[in-house]
Amino acid sequence: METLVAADSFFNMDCPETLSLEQHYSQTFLPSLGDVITTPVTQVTVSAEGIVGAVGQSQWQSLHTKKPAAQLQSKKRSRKPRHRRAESPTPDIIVKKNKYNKGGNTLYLWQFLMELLQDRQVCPRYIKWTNPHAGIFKLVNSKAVARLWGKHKNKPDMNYETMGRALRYYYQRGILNKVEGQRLVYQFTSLPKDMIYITDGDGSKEDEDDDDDNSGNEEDLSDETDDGTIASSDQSVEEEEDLQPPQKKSSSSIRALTTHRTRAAPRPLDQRDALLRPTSSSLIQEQHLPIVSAEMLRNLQNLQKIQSLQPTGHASVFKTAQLLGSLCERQAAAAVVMGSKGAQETPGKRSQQGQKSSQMEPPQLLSLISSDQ
DNA sequence: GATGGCCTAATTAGGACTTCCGGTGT
DNA sequence: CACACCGGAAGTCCTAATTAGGCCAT
Repeated sequence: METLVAADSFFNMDCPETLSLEQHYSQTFLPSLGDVITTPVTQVTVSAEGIVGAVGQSQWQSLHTKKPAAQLQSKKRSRKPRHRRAESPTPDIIVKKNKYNKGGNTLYLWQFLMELLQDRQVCPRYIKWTNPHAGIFKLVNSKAVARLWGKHKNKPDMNYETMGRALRYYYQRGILNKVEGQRLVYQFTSLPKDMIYITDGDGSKEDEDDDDDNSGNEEDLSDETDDGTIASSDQSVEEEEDLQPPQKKSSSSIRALTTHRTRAAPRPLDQRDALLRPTSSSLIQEQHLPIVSAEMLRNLQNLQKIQSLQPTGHASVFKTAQLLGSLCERQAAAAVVMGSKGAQETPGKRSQQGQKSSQMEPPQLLSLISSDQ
């Protein structure tokens, strides 16, 4: 009532000092226009904790230690001491364990770039490593990368100018460095040790400094796309969102560096994609857990309840239940096999299979999910 | 009626950009 | 001239933490 009365009196008064009054009332009684109109939209997403998250310091290697992460001193508003919100999980920060991507769909720009660098559809087409050992990469098609980023952030006006500003903020935070004298070339200060490197060519060339072949690459891009324009990058955006199996690029090869994870034989593409997309497009989030809550998830982990579910009515829940049931069974079977082989596990670790699925190691869980599709 | 626990919506603080800009270098 | 690049400043968006208030049981 106070607000209404104040608003009413404000809008009806004929005061020569309207400005000061407006300021006064806007600060004391009147909500802002945005407050009135804006309807809070709550998106409930269920993420399997730990699947994405377990990125501890040990899984990162620093590529560049000359600059400590500058502390971004903030800000004017201070009221009372509160717990600080978790910052972007930069590789140098220790306390970031299990904070990776906390909060659902948040994907930071540097994470986005890392994903692109592990995505055959865009690497080396639009972004590529120029020196994977040093974490140096190049935005081969800066406009396309910016548009992909804008698409991800739902910012249709995103361009390289804007994205570049965000990249430059990473200098201060010690996440990125600029490679002097080379346009569109940046360097990650740290990389996850399980990074997968997609390089163009046969692998004999990627370590060379091929930054001068920009025009050549652009022409190659034009050859590979419909018309070599940004429109073709849009097509790529759609392809990426559809998560279709990546088109095989004959000139591409994937290899792990000797200093990083080694892999005897490359994983199947779909499985690798499951591992490489642990964030917003994570398979378990988008395809298997569309509407269930965490509480429901816990309940569903009881196999009796899972088996008693019927597909009618709640198809997606039923699907999730089936998935969880399958996971539990597979894990139980695996435990039996491991046990028979004298596995290294401590006794009783797998004693409660029905309640363990949520604690499964991320790669294991994801690979099971992937193969379950 | 007082109390405490639970739940939910609103508020607040702060991180991560986004937008704009003026400027420099290639 | 176009483009990449730089960094300041202000704004937006989103999320986590906190607070306030309602409901219910005891």
